[in-house]
Amino acid sequence: MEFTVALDSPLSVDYTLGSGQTFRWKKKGDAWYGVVRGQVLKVSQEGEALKCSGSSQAVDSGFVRDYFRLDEALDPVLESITKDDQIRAAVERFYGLRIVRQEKWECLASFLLATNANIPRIQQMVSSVSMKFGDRVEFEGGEFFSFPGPGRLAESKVSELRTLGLGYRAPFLKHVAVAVTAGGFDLEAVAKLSYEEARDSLLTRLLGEKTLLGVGPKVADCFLLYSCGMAEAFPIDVWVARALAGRYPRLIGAELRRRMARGEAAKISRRDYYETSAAARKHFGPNAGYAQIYMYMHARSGDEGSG
DNA sequence: TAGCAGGAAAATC
DNA sequence: GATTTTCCTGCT
Repeated sequence: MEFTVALDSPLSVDYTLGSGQTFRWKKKGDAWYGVVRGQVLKVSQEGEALKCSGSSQAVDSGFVRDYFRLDEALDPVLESITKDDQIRAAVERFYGLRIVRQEKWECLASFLLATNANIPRIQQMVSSVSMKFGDRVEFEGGEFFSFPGPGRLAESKVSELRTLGLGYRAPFLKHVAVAVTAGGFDLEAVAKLSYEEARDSLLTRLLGEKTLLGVGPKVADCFLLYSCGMAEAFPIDVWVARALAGRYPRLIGAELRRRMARGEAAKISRRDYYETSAAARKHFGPNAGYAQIYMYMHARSGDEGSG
């Protein structure tokens, strides 16, 4: 059943679903197909309206509005981060890009898999895991697969995960799946903490002898920003680091700035990461995460600029 | 705390 | 076709 969602706040589906915050959407013609909460969702944008359909009754306008956070006005958020001409250019160029409300477990697992990989590869890994362990969902005569719950992956064998091309990430995924399933690490509870408490919990809480393996500050920030609604989280990947180095040298720690100025690869130490992301949160404010994703898109789109 | 390995695929040369 | 890079983290 097809239905229409009228937009009362700006949204660009293309920018949003093409921004690298999710890994499960594909565009065919002018329609995007994705799997959200175990259901297939098809969306195509026609100006101020979204034409939608889904694989079950559960997919309705409330479902779509929730996923795209249409209950939150975008303009005030963008105004709040537009502190200078650099970010203004990115905001104008990708106006309508929103941060969606991802499922927590899928988001954490996806960004755990994202280390040392590019977007096509991440999409492939997430897709392989879904095809192997997720549930099959039919839609428009095609087959889709849900992202498997942590319980399903907790019962998997690391060797099985390795056959999916996950490499060294395989044991990390299994470890975190076990922690979330039976190890007492409650993602819903973490989402209710303050940003600092939540990040601290993700990075330092011991589960037996270890913390969550494969979850460092970058993965934690992505999880908190993209699935927990913590808009102040400011994940720093290589693209954002480069953009900051070129346009916001003041926000980068002196030593990192020196290394990057020498043209060395953007190897960000944990200390660099904390310093820089704290400075970025201070500069851009409580919606710094939006600044981050606009900056990321701008940098990846090849318009680096010289600042 | 700095340096390095890690697995594989995409970009780039 | 070979090399470098890739939305990083864990271990020593």
